[in-house]
Amino acid sequence: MKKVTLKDVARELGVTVGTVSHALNGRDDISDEMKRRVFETAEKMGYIFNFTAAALRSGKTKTIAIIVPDISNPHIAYQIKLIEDRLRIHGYSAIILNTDEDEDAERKAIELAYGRASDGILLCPSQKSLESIGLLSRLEIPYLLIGRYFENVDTDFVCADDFYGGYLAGRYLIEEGKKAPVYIGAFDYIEASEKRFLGMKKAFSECGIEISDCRFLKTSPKSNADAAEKLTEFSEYDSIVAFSDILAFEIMAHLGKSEKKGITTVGFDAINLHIPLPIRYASVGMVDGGWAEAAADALLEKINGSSDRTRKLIDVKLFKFNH
Amino acid sequence: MKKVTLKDVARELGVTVGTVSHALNGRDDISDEMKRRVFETAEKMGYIFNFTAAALRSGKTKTIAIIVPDISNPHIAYQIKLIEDRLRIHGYSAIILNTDEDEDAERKAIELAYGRASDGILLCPSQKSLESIGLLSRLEIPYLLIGRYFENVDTDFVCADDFYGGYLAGRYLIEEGKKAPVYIGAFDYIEASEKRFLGMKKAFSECGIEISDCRFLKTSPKSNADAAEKLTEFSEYDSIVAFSDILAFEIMAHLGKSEKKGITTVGFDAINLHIPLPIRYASVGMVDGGWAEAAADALLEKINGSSDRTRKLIDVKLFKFNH
DNA sequence: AACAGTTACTACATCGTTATAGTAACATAA
DNA sequence: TTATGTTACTATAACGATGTAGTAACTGTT
Repeated sequence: MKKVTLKDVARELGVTVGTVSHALNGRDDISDEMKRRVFETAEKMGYIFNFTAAALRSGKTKTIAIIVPDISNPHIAYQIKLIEDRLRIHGYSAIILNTDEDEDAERKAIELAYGRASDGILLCPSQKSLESIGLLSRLEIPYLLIGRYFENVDTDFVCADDFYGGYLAGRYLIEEGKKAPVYIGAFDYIEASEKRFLGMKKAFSECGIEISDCRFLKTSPKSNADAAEKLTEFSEYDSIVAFSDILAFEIMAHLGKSEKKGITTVGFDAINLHIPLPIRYASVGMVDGGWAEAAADALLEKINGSSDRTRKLIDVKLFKFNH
Repeated sequence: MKKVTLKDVARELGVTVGTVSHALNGRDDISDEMKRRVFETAEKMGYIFNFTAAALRSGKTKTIAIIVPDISNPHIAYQIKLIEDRLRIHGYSAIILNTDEDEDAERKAIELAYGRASDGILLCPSQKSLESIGLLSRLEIPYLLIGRYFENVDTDFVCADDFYGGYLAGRYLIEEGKKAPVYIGAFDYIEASEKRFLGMKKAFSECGIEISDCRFLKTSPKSNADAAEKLTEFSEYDSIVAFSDILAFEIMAHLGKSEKKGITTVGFDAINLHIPLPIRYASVGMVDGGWAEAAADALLEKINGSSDRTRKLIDVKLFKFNH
């Protein structure tokens, strides 16, 4: 079937393309009768709007790009879903681009999003890459960081309150009577990871327990399980704080039977997988759907011309399982 | 910063836009020297390729659309990631569109993908909607169904071997000495669900045990947990086969402490979440990364003009946890 | 009757590429 | 020497929408 364009519809009706375009866009210098006929004929002929052409001409796409390091992370996938739902309400749709934590892929994703004329970008930055943010500012496209941010970089973001989250994790362990936690973070430098550790440290410090920095373990670039190896060589610990639920699960799975009794594990994200966990487990997660809605709303406001700063920390709480 | 276009680069170099375009596209009627100068100048001036314009003109986008019912399902999310990896190798990127199992959203997604001139579509159809397939055929855009298909509809697909998967689940339960399984499928009619049930039925039938259709339970549209409710009223069962891992987990979580001892549960998808499962659990999943690569390859072949039929069932096997 | 105002269109340049046809300059061959 | 290729470009018409300026046909006012 040949592609049906405005031109075809116009010819069929004996009017100009402009009239058809204006009618479909609901402009008020077109009579109701003509609008009715245009809609009817377009529908009948199987006309499908060509975004590409419209975007080229108008520079607007009603589409935003969501760039994430790992779409297969359930926490991220769920947030994306919520963002999409929110965007849909405002007549926008989303394209999702996966970077695999690769800086080069991230740059390409940004250029793709820009070249495809998405109206704005939500970027969950991979690791410590600041270059992307520089690129985004230079391109002068509305954007917002989601999920991760950089304390010392003047850029807008919506993110979980990592420091307070770490603090909550610490408070919880203290309530459980723990005195010797080990923190396991990602192999690369991630500010969120540092902040969570510092928050936890503060909670213990308030109770007179100083946590040494040597209790901050890192996974290896190769495998998260490697951190579990280090842990087994680490005799003095009664609790584990892991950077994410996924990491916590991997660590627990790896420790398996050799796990010492009485170890309490806390993770982050509070991913809801309805999974029957075998042990007592706690996770620090965001309240009310996390940053998804706030991110969508803030970006749409930027797109519509707002120049307000958005540097928002989403409140977190501790979720307990099997308690 | 003003948008840098081919025209700007051309003016800077004192050549025509055509020359710049051809140089960047590596056409061989441009001298190596000119190519070098073009690349250098484009880079220096911060030129970013405008997909929108190129797509409008050429009708090709080097982009394919992946339309899925639920991106927050880990199994789907993981397959998407694998597809993307595969596409990247061939210079394609993906846009992902979520339909929330809604037929209307699915139609819109298809029109968006078509109007945006994606070169092809991978559709994981939501429930029983055949309309979408009709639309796709009419649009004459290369496409492939992924993950779900319809026995009686002449359309290409790449999908898990559901019948054999169900058979494997049945064989496993028989080996475990089970005689009274209950199957739990999705509330709506899904052929994959029926096939899995039939496969299981056959395995038992081969051992002289006929499974009545009343052992095919369905979740309610509202909640998966409702199926668990029905289950508690169902006294005669020694094993559960659930349509998916997620469903199995929800059922198990809901049954919780009230769970009868000795119940064996089998699910589908074999999602790998590195989660320390509390019980013996088995899941039927695809081998070697599932349908992701096959789907990407088959679609790219179609895009490049192949008219081969692709109706491929991916081999499945049983994965055992805590055995 | 002449003028302004409104209504409902038409006409057309434009967005940034790509693709095709055209051409000038130079080399090669009979 | 003239025809024939080859090389490396130029020139220009698309692609399918949008948006602005222009206009013909009315209506209403004085």
